[in-house]
Amino acid sequence: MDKTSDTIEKRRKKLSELKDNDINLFPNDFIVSHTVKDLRDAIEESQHSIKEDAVFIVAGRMMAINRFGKASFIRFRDRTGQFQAYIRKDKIGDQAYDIFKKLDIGDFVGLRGGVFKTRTGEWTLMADELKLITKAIRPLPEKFHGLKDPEKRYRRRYLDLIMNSNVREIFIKRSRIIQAVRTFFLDRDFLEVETPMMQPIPGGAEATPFITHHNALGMDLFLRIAPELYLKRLVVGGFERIFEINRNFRNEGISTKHNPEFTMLEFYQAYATHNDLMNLTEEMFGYMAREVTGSTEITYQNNTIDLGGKWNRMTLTYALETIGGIDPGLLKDKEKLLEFASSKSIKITKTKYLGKVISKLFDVLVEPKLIQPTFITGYPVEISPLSRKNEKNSELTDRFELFIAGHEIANGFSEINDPEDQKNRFLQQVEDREAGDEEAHFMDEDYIEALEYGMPPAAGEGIGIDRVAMLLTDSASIREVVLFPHMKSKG
RNA sequence: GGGCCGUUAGCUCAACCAGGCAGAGCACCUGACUCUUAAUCAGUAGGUUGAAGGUUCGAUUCCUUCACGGCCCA
Repeated sequence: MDKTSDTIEKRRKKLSELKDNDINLFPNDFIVSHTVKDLRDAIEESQHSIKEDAVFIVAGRMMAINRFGKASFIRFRDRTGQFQAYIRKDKIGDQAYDIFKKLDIGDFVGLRGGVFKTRTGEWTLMADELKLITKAIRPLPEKFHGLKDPEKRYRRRYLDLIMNSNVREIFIKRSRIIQAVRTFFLDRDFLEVETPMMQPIPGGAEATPFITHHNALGMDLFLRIAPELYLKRLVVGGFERIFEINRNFRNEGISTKHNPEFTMLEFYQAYATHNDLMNLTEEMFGYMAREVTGSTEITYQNNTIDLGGKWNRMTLTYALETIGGIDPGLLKDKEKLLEFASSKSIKITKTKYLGKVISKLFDVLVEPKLIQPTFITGYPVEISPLSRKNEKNSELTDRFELFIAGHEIANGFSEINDPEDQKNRFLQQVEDREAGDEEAHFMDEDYIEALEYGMPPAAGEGIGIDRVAMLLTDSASIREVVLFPHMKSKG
């Protein structure tokens, strides 16, 4: 039995009393004719002249009960909203009222009746029939303070959703964000596709994968860290505009910005460049923000952020000089940069690449300061193993990252379609891995083979949907926008 | 991985600093009440104080270890 509790024991006793009187505690034959929203709309349409003899059949969870002996007010809620009902013994009958007296906050009831206006002016359902639809055994959290403890909110998200309307709003907005993304791409002739979650070679990103095992094939597989290499195979296959919205899995720490599984939007467009994608991204965010919040100006953690129009674009080195405050003379010299870093007590893992040092300094000195949407371009080739080299400067790539509110939101680039170039980049990564870089990319011969059949020039981009959801719901932690964030099991 | 903070009734929180019968509101239970809306009134009940150990005559309180969580840093 449950270690709790008096309250639950009393509920169970009440349940068995109802059962003894042949009351079905969990019937499934109640037919609903209207939602709360339908009710409100009907009142509105009648211009508030609706009568008590109209008939609505509604159902929902009772969120509050005010009992007055032979009559009671209840508030009940369905998916469209909350409404009040008036339950009178002389209307629903002695027997039904006796059952009603045994019901609790949290139970589901079905109600039939017309509507009237109370003395205080609130439209209210006058029930002529009340039926128990589902009995709750456990009591809901307290009605005024709700459920606050973050651990309880995440572990029992259903209670969080019942009690906290702002939490419901967040997940409704999250759904709308994804809906807006779909509409945006479908309107532009993109095809939505799904590629493997389980991959024999985890590719497309620098990250540690989760390993799983397929029994029948007798082989280990990796949960994908990115869909990238499969999506580009589809570009080879002739799908010139594609997008995928799906989960990626990365076996790394959990923080306010990281959940081990997270939702990624990736899209690819043939005959486009990274510049085209920056333009497209501006359009998309403007559209999303308007669809979800009604405006392109949003507030995030007390910052006003304007997602409309054109955004700042600057190179990585320019950002490091002007925002990071690094002397331009240092940026070509790894040793001097490392000295500079340690003088600022920024720890950098040992690396042979100047690009990695620059990237780390950027993360610490620049990223948190990029509040308004900003595209950073000109990423070094050694930290961009899938990006096309710049035609004029082969040290750099045609790549950008997008930062908003101090978060990395997107990463995009013109794609490598020269199989030899790609192969050499992979070989370099393999060398790095052998030298101890556990996050370096693996060689993917099968992908090289696909490129050898010819991939049209293309550009692709990934956008972290959870980060976007945080932004548009003003959430400080990724756990606030993931329905069931990962938690450790309790002892 | 490190630092700080938290874990007490179904829920939200007191009591801890300075050790001495563990408390309140809501929810629950009993009773009254046919226009309430954080309803009201009267009464009752509800606790392995996250776990284990230590100090003490006595530990929710002090100490140690562990578990889980939050924030910050890496």
